[in-house]
Amino acid sequence: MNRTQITAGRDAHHRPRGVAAEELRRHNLATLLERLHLLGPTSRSELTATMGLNRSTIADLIGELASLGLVEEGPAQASSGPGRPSPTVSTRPDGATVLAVEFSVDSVAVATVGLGGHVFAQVREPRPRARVSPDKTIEQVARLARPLLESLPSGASLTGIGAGVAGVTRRSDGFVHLAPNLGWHNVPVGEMLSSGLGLDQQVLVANEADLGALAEYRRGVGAGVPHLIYLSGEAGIGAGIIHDGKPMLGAAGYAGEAGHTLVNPDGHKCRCGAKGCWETEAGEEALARHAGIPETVAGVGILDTVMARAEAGDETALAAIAEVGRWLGLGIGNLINVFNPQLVVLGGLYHPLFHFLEKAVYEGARLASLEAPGDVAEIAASGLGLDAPLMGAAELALSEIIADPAGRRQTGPG
Amino acid sequence: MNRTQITAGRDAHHRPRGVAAEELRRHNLATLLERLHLLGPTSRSELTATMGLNRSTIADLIGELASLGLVEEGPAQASSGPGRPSPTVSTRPDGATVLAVEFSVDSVAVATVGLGGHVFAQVREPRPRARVSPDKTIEQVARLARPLLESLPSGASLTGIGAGVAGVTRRSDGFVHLAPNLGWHNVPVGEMLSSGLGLDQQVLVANEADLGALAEYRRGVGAGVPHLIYLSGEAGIGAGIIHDGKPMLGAAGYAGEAGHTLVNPDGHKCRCGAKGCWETEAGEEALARHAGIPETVAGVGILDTVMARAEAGDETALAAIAEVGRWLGLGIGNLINVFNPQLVVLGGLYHPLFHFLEKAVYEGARLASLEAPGDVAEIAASGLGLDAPLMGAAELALSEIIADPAGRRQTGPG
DNA sequence: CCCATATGTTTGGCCCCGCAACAAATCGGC
DNA sequence: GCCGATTTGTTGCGGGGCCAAACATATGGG
Repeated sequence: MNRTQITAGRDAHHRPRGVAAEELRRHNLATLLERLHLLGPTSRSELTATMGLNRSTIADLIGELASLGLVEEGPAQASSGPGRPSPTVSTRPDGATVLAVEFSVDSVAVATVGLGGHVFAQVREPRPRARVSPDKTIEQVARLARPLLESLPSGASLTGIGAGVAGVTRRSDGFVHLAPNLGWHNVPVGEMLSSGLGLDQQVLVANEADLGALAEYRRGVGAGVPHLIYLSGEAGIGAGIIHDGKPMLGAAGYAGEAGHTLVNPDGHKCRCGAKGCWETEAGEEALARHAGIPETVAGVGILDTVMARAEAGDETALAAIAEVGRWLGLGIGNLINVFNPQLVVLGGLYHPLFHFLEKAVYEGARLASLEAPGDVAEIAASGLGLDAPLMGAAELALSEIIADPAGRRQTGPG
Repeated sequence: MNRTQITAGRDAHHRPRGVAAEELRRHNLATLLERLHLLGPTSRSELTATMGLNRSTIADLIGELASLGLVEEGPAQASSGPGRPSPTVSTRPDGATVLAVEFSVDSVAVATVGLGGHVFAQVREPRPRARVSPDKTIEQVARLARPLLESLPSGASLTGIGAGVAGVTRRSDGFVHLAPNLGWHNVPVGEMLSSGLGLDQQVLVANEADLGALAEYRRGVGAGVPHLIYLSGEAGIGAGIIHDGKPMLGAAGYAGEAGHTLVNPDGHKCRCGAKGCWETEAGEEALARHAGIPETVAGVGILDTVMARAEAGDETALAAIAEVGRWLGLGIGNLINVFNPQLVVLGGLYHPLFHFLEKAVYEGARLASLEAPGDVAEIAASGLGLDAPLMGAAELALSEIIADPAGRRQTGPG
């Protein structure tokens, strides 16, 4: 109830400022580069048409991006009519390359990704669900990252580092407030990672579900769908929200902590202390419970066990998945009512289960939402699967250069 | 599951376009005018400092707004130091005036409001809860509006009309999809209102809760708080969401339909067909139920009856309010988890009840949210009370001129 | 009364974009 | 194979919009 604290950031702090001409140039460079990054190679004439700017302006913008080493022009595509052919403009993956890191519940992963979404290399390694200290985990990541960084093409410049963590994260400085499923509490992941890697760059740290949403919006099933929700089912449930093409983070970046929303006041006790949290009814634990897998064995193998039984036609397993799906759907229906998304993407745990879950999820969602959810929103399996958060971390790191291509003072490699 | 329909608006349609120089000017004019509109009279030097633009640019912008009749310069305030005094710039309410209309469950209201939030005049009239046809209601509104419009100062130009409806509304054309508590279904309120008023202008129609949120964000308890949720309790519950200073509307404008989110799978039957909807547990109906007021009598008098009893110290009434408050709090906790707002504003029904509700609401919210909600978000009574949606309708209509001050070709009155 | 200070005002210049004329590259028809 | 039509890259010019600096103006203090 500390009013002055909560309402800090009112008024002048938040109000938009005026904008000068240089800001306009930055905006246009960023918009152009973002298009190329997301939509791939495009002819100059097409860029002129879709960006709504003059030919000469587009030429000038491309020239600047090219001199920064971020894009290059190639031969025109097979011509489709009369007129002078228009050269194809493409992003250069080595013009801006980032390191992406993911701290997930059951694994850690590292990738080097360049502009345009080109993945140079990628590694994933299991991680014991038992509590492992942040230091040890960072060491593991650094060990994985080293060869990837060394094998980058000689011209490539590392412009950023992005990391996803299965926990509540403060974006401004990469401080992980709470990651129950990693056993971490108040860990400055950003700082630790940058020093652990021996790199002097700031690390952008974000929540795994938020990054999954970003990745699916940019390159997954939700490519270009401006209103979507990504649900990450690991040990718990997290939601990442894209609203009107932008990540919805909330006041402190904690938005989307949907796992502990109440869906069943008479439900099971959750480890958060409350009863009937969504993830208690629709999470991994519930799956184990309904499938009759003893909770003590709960851990890495639950999903594989249930999947194997379901594929073998085991009725109990199928019923367990359906029950989880129903509760999952109920929660999704609530989210649909509140966010009115076009698409709900199921990732993590739910990705492999999707085939078995789908029907029950739609049924559950129908119970909770005003209209048949199929009329309002589609529910789909993740397009990037396990790697969605990792790719999201890459996109997060790349966003910096895209937002201000000329920001770094550099005339490009060669 | 009509994929192509749902994902329409992908790609090029939604991607931002390039921006030319004139757009920059529009942006700066809009930013300046918005500041004045929200923060009131400000000295030129202060504008220069806070907008981050050059003195000469500010002077030029103010000159343009003045020649449009939207602002005027007055004498400097009592000087606070050496140096040449800086004139005070103020909005001119007669420079842009709008008509605001509210179609609420128990009343209709009309107001004339000018730039800067000046209310020229305002009327509210009860409306029987019994089903009244849209035509009759529009007639009622037109009858109320006529004298208000005639009594505007001679120079005032009516630049817009805004309307709030307690129902699901499509913004683009003011079509009311469903307003259960008005008994309306598929009503083109926008068109009907503009012809009913005999005015040729387009009417901006929006959901009541969305407008309440806008009003509280601009001029109420949430002034300048960029992340807030407004809860409108009338017959049902609706939520209006401001995220990062902008209304959050969802893909089709249906976001915030929180009344029918599921909070109690074993709860009471809701008129929507489902069981345990939030508004069934925390709405007006629940209040009547718990207070022992027969449902058949349910209607206009519930709130007054319960309030009177509570103020007299009636234990049953107080307990009923507390029970409603608890369920209200549970739902609020869910919203806090999902949106991470700084502030939750209680309007409509909950505004007069706030004093009696507050404690139970906090307790309920604590049950459902990860951390003590007081640490993350404040819960407060509406600052504008009953009139919040009406004022929101005015702000909505005024937003048009603010967003593009030079848009209408006019050199100003005199 | 004069100076320091802050701010309005004016002028010139720069950045960025659009426009129009010209050049280049391709297609199709003869 | 040449020539016109078509489309698009290129170049030079001009205008809109903002900034910086010099100058003018209004106030407070010694």
